[in-house]
Amino acid sequence: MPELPEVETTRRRLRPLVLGQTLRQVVHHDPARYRNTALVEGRRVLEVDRRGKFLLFALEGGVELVAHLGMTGGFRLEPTPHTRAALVLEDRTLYFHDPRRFGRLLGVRRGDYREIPLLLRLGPEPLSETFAFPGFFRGLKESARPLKALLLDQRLAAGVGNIYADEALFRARLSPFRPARSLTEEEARRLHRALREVLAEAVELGGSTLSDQSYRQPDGLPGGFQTRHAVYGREGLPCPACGRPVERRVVAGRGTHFCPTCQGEGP
DNA sequence: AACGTACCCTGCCGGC
DNA sequence: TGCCGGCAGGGTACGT
Repeated sequence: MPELPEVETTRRRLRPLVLGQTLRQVVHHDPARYRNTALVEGRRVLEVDRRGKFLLFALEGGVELVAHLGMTGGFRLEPTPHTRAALVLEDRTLYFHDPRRFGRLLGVRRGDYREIPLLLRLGPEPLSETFAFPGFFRGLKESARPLKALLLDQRLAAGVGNIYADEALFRARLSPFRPARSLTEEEARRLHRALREVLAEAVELGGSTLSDQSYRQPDGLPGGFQTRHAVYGREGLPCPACGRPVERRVVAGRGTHFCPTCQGEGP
């Protein structure tokens, strides 16, 4: 599923292809999912940004196209059987592929995110300097929730989803069930570092393409980080550190993969 | 505040 | 072989 590394990879690939071009038209037949898109038509693309899992196309005239890829959304350079919308530019068209239709597009005036409350309450970008340890540690200390739930919440760090939460917890050797406030400063530092490392490595490798193939880079190439997964999607397979089987349990309503030996048992 | 549950949606999987 | 129920999970909404 598209999380920070997949959205960032998409941003990096799309940016040189769309910068300076006029977005002639946003074609779709689903005004409930793709809202207010007429606002951004006929304007040149000035920048492609990212906040958490949101992709932000800044256009001239002070408007912005906000895209969230949901679980299976992605921009492609060629149409697919699951193309749900198309961004028609001058020398190319971007196809919004989204089999399960959880993705959204929304035209807004620049920075006016009142219709996207999640975007307004996003925490710091984990790969930027704004992701400072003191604030992260304070956030952990304020919550009794399981670490997994807190990592998915987007307020402690923006853009972490199910894959990278599990991978970061494994790398930090912390149980997903641990109450956040029970972490020592040393443990919190491990988690802070693990998040940054896992996300940065995944961005370098173009994100994770799972066996369902739902995420692909815009040119159709798969990402490369899936082969580095230590626990995610590896239930029953040997932990790369100790060799004992990886377990899967539901935490915070999400499938959660961990090594009971290396990270500690559940509650 | 935070948890549980239902919902959105479709492809895929296992069971029969 | 083929049908079918259940599941996965980004997020939101609602009840407790």
